[in-house]
Amino acid sequence: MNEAGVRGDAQETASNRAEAAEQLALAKLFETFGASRDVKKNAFIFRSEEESQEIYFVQDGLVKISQFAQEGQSITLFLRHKGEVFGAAEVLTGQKRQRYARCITDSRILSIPAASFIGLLRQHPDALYALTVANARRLLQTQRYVETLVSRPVAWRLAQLLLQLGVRSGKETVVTLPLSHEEISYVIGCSRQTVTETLGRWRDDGIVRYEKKQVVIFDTDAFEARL
Amino acid sequence: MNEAGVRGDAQETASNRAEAAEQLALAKLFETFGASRDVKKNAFIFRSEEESQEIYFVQDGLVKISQFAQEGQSITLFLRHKGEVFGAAEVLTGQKRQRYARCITDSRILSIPAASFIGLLRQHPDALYALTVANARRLLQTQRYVETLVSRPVAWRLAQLLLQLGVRSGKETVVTLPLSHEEISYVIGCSRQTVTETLGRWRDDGIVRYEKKQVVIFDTDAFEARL
DNA sequence: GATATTTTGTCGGGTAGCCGACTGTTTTCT
DNA sequence: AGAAAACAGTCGGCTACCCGACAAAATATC
Repeated sequence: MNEAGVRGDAQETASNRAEAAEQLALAKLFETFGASRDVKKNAFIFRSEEESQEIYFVQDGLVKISQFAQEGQSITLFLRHKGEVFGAAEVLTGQKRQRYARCITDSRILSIPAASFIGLLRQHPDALYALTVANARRLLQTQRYVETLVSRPVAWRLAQLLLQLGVRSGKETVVTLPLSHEEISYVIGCSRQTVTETLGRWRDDGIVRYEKKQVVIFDTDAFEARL
Repeated sequence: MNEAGVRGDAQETASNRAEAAEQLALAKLFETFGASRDVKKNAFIFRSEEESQEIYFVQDGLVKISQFAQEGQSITLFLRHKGEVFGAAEVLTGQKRQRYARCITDSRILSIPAASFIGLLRQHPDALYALTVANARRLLQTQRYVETLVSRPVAWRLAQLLLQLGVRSGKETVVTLPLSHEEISYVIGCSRQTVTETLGRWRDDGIVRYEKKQVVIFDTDAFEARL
């Protein structure tokens, strides 16, 4: 399983599976209603303030949902991997886009018109129920993320992100980062320099080795224990 | 309208009304299924780690939903006023309680057993839809709150809270705080001292006057403009 | 109405993380 | 392949905010 579970919303590995299952059921339905298209890296799927006319489903690739904050600063609320839905919240509430969605990598995106989406939910109470559960899960995740922002230091949040993104093999965990330090800083809520510096310190301390986009945690258990 | 909209989740005044309407529709249904009871100030309605066997509706009073963070520290995710539902997320996802709910003031709470709640949603697609929309709204609110935590200083967050809690009359805004400084610090994510000090500075600067639990913002427009 | 408990006010010291700046390295683009 | 852009590394100064600690005021308790 590749799309382990990167999300601004902290932990989750057990319930990822549950969410994936729920969304898979939805996906089947969506495919009959939507149109697929390829979207290039860095392209926007929707922008803040636009009308919310579609919802989306990641068929392949990686998408971030972010907000502009003060002065060009950005905050990434979560990442959406292959098999996940995004953009539904504003459609349901009938608001304009509050956030923007942008591709991290080249992606294949299925889009479903808002009317079809709502009609579909109205006609398939099971789909509606699945969506409600998925949203409840996301709400709890986001709330847990609030907790980490307030009470955990940057190093902890970064560690958590690496562990989620990484694939464990034996003692080691290998993380192939699709994100630059700057992107990471948006996800964990800090400055770019702090990401670079924290990673650098770990390397100097012999906890981690890395070059290019590949980070390897030497002793995963020890790493987790240190948190 | 008194229960304007205090929530850990930042702003919202326009869409509060919409949410209130949605929840009112739900409330009617709930009343036929649930049992009412009086709960004293500071009493817990549910605690972290408990099984999620009921959902709740605030008939009167004020309830906070919080999480324990590191070392006895607490974080209040949001406040629930008269007419609002809480505790549904964990019931929907079938998880244990992630957070705890505690009364800020003496309150009257309607509780609906999980099974009834889910059965009700299954039988009334309209109710399910209303809940989904309400949850989507809350998700967006919480995400906006994340943004403020990362990018706005404590003073801004405190100001925001006061404005939400307050009742405006002319230039002034009168805020009758049901919360101690410590409780406020949990809501806006900072230390108790910082709340006291910020409020004190505003008073010294002649922006605000207060005694006991009553805070008065002299010139609301100027106050908002300063943010 | 006296006592205990909670809340508020205030102070100083400590620090995590921000911010600007600049350099070198990678990646992208044509 | 070479130029331009994006990214990573590093440094020093700065400050918002935390954390104890303690006294005074307010509130709750009996």
